[in-house]
Amino acid sequence: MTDVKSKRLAGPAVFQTADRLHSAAIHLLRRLRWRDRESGIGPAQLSALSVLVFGGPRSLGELADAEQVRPPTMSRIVTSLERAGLVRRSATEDGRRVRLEATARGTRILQEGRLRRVESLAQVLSSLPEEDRQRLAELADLLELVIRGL
Amino acid sequence: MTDVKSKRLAGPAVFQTADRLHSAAIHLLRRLRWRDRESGIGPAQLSALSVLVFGGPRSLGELADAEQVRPPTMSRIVTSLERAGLVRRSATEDGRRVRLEATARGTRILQEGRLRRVESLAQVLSSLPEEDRQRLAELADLLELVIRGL
DNA sequence: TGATTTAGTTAGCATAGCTAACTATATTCC
DNA sequence: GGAATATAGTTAGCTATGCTAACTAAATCA
Repeated sequence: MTDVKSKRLAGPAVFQTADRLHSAAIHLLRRLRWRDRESGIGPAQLSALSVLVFGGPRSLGELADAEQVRPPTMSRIVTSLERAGLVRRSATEDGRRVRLEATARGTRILQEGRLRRVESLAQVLSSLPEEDRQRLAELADLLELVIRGL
Repeated sequence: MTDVKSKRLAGPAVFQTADRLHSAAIHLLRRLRWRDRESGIGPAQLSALSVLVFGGPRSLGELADAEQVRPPTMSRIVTSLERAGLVRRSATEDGRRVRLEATARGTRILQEGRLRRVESLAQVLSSLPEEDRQRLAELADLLELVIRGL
């Protein structure tokens, strides 16, 4: 691949691995993107909704942090979700904060959308030998660890 | 649509792995995104430019296919790249087609940007034990295989 | 109480995705 | 040869997502 000469801390092998992981992430998401459109809900909305569905209710700022976006960005995403009836905003004791919670409809829509979204990926995985699937599962752990370290 | 299901649908374990890989890809790119901004060139432009730099000149349609986007989207991306002096449009024998080629400046900018982009990832990788780095390299192999299957 | 901090929103800008509709060139077919 | 069709790109216009700056409202601190 790219023989970018790196005279940095990271050696060439490490840099190449990083580059390949990065490239794989880009192309993986690009291939899955068309599936997103079927749900009629954008990827950022879907991702934010999944945090609320699987992680429980939280404030806007917390959700923005979880999604690694700025508050204004999340504010607009939540507005769209709310208009679509997938998320509910409610007041908290702290009058500045809002409590965001997925509605029943939001939960259902998410699960359907999420299913569709990773369906093609799961199908490819199914075609792999059990050994490879096992390894991918383990490596997903490792990758999550790496991401937390970023 | 793809009505493949040969034996059975993906089991829960496979589905969960697919979901986690998908989620990891999203968050990986999100974390690396701030690095993109330093180059002053958007991710789609960077990615398209990399195809031209590492894959050589090609037509707009071919580039759109490679990047999995529609021609109008690629047309606009190329316009931005051209305005920035990173890509050159030239005529071909077929008067309908354009030949797209990275300029010297485009090549340089890409390499610098790419380096910066994966630098933080490479740094995290550097801090891991050699065994884990080895496993992540395997993961990149597997992911590339999976992506080809998508 | 008044100043500061914190949470969220609004406004405005840019990138990037799409479809529909258009132009220009090539190809096909009578 | 010339009309009809097909192909390559562009333009226009919409939506979704990112950002920063500037604002409002509420809580906290001195």
